[in-house]
Amino acid sequence: MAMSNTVHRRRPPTSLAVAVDLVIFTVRGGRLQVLLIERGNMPYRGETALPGGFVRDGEALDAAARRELREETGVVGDSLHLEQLHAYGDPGRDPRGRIISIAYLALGPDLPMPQAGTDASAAHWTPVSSILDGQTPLAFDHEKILRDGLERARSQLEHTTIAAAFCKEPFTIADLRQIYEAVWGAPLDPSNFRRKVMKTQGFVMPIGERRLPDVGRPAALFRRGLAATLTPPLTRSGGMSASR
Amino acid sequence: MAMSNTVHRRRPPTSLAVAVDLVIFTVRGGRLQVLLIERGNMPYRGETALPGGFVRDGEALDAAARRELREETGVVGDSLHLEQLHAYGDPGRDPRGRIISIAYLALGPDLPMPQAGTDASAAHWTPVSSILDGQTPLAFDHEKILRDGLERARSQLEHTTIAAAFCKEPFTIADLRQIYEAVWGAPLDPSNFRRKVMKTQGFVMPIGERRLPDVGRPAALFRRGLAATLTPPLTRSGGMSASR
DNA sequence: CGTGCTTATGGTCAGATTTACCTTAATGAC
DNA sequence: GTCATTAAGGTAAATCTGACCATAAGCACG
Repeated sequence: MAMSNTVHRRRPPTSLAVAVDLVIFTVRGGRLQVLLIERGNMPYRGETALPGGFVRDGEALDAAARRELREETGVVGDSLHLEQLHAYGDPGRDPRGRIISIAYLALGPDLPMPQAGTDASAAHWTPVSSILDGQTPLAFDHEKILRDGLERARSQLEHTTIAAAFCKEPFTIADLRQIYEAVWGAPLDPSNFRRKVMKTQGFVMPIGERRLPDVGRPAALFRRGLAATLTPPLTRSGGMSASR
Repeated sequence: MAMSNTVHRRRPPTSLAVAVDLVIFTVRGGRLQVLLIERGNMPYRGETALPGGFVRDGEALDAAARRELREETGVVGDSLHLEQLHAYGDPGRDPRGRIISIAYLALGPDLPMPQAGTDASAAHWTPVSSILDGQTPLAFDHEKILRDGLERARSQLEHTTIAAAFCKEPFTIADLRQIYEAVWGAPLDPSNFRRKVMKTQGFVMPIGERRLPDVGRPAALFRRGLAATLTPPLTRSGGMSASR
């Protein structure tokens, strides 16, 4: 960390803190939802925000994110996909002072959501669409963070197998397709989708059983495969969308 | 920023600082190179590291990155592509205390490199390969940061038009291809590469002139186009590689 | 039992794209 | 003028995609 030779100062001054904020997505009822909380403390008390909190002394960033995730959702360890999204550090983004927030993106299947031992008042799932169209304003710069997280998730679906992280195992091809449809916000052709998924080695692994639905033919069940990346990618822009 | 109800503390304690580190890539002589400095201060004094420095009071992260970029390379403003890469915050990554570093990735054409008014001792270009094979050890966790930056750059070449950011305007299709070859570390088929670039609307714009090379047929000259993303992507994995 | 409804799964076919080449063009060196 | 060299453009086979159609396998009726 080289410093400028103009000796302004050796350390940043005043109140400085590092926090993590979480964009936790899941798909329920065919819609993409995000976990939001009602803030119990100032500032923005009573308003809606992303879950998060300060990084503790001696705690790694990833560990802080995983801890907050556990505190907010009761989900332990590695059952959720968790990745760093972006760092937000504009001065003035938090009235308490200079707070640098490292945002994380978490993806998981429909969660039990025990509003576990946190004081974060009510945590609840909210459709992402209701934030995008301005019905649900968010505190701080959290709407920007959410939009960045959404764009990351949409992009990741094209190039990686994380869509399977949204699915409770075992799952059907239709379950997986509904993830894409919910996150991308557009219907896909079931037949073409299945072909691309099946042809990608290691995306899903058949377990040899079927699930009886309420109505319709039983569907084969799968588990997540070992592959992490999709080559070729599953493009949202060019085609693949359903016509019916 | 919800806090845990167990009232450990309202603010992180002890020495905490936020820094930016820069992974600045260019291509010279057909090889991918990164800008490194010899550290003039403790810790790791005299060792090789990525350029960077502390974020100042009231300074946005992007602004800090751009300032450091200017201080290290003398490059002003927007002539370089600059994007946030990742935040690194493991406790113990810096012996001075808890230092969170926001890494940025910068890409640019072969730079003038006036070792402008910085005390950062000698800044110099180093082939990325010499770090990857362990010939040039880096201070802190900078080798990890560099590897992450390299992977980001390689991936960005597939999906975006940033390869053009490596080229001094005007440039030829062959110039552009050499960027891909240097960053991906593999030769490409000139004919197929040209076809994909030309077919992607807004990747490059012909300026109607030609450049006379030392040897061979003159090549048409281009400027950067308006498009930012490549659809379809230019895949490194599947095909496109040269056979000769 | 048979008909109809629904969803899963698999197939088809025209068109686009990709890959691995080959051919021609334009220049300087000799 | 011939040769070496690089740019630029073309081509045929293989592959992939997009838009469908057809069949399969269950359930709910009557």
